[in-house]
Amino acid sequence: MNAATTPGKGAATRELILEHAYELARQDGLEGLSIGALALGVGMSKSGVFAHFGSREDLQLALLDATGKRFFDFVMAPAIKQPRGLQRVRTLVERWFEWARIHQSGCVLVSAVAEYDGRDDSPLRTRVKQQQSSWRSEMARAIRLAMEVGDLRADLDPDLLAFEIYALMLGLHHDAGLFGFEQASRHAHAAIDRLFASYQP
Amino acid sequence: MNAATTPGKGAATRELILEHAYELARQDGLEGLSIGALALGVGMSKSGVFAHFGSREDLQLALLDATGKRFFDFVMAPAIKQPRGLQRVRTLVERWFEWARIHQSGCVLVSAVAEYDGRDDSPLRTRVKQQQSSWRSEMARAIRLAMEVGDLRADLDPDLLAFEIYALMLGLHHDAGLFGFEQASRHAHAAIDRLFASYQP
DNA sequence: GAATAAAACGAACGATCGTGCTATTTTGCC
DNA sequence: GGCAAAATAGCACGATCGTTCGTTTTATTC
Repeated sequence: MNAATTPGKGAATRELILEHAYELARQDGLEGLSIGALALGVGMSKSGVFAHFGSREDLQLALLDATGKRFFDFVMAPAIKQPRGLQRVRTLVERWFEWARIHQSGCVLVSAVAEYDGRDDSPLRTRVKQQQSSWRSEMARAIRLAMEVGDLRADLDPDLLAFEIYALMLGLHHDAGLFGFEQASRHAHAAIDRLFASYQP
Repeated sequence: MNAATTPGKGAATRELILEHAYELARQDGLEGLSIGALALGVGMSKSGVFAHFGSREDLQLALLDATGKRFFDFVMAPAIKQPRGLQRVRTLVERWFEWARIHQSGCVLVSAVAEYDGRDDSPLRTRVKQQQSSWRSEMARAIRLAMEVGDLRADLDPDLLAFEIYALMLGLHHDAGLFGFEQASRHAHAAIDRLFASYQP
């Protein structure tokens, strides 16, 4: 409607493209994502899809951003609605479990870390690094609040606990993909419970 | 020498090819490994390299096997030389740390799990599954021995502890690739110590 | 409805992919 | 040193890759 707000209606198809790209990247990762296959999926021409991003790398970056936002909305947003403390941290973990359950056939973010953990810097790697760093900070913040409230021991290292949780969720993702979600979830849940118990004040 | 033992001296070049393939796959994963780039690396023709394996998939399988064996020799072999008990488990973990330090710019096995955690079965996925399953069994076995000796609590779940260790090592690999080995190693070491402490008899 | 801008198409490009064929070279054995 | 066999090279194929360009269709604005 407004000229200053929406530049055009083609932004909707951009969303559609990213939606399909998300499904493709879940199976073959960001590096396995090809514009030809993507165009076939959305029922457009290759050049039509390409024009929306200008380059494959920009498409990958856009998809990475969209996925990061999706993950944040799915996991962190519900947690923030909880009162600060252990309950918020537990909600965060619980939503993460749900995310892993839905994405047991492959998560774009998890594979992205593995794909760009090399030494040489690329725009993709930089973005992945930013995302992971920011997410770890969010976790550490929630943990710190739980310490202040008194739900967790005051002498713990928030970054360490954030690492421990993150590692267990990585284990969940990997085991879910290989051995099925049920078994992986049992192990991860037990490990998480043991972890929180060990940090009780 | 013997006709029955060595089929030919070309098996040496096969090793050479796998050696170069290993370095390439460390950066781009098994799916990113291309025969053209590999041939360029070893100074051979594409078809010359190709003839050694018959197909790209067989090359990937061979590389996966070779890497698995390499990992086992590097991590498990020194651990077996230790007396059964916690010391053996700790040695195993310690060697794993060393493996992660060397491979902080990318580990073929870690990325292979992420690459083939999809739903549809492929020979690659099957092999990765076998490898990971077998490795987890080895870990659980070492843990069980430590329980029998009395170094670990008798009521723990060996598969769970194996999962917890595996998850922490995954976290180590991922953090080392993104944030550097030093920080990742500190966190992982602290987490491992806390973990073992929690299972003390 | 005409004028204008945005969006999508279609064809082609050079490059690389994995793979099959047929020579040619190299190796091991007598 | 000649001979058979293994190893490698060379060439070509169809397919797909990301990308460019000019045209055509669709949407927006007056």
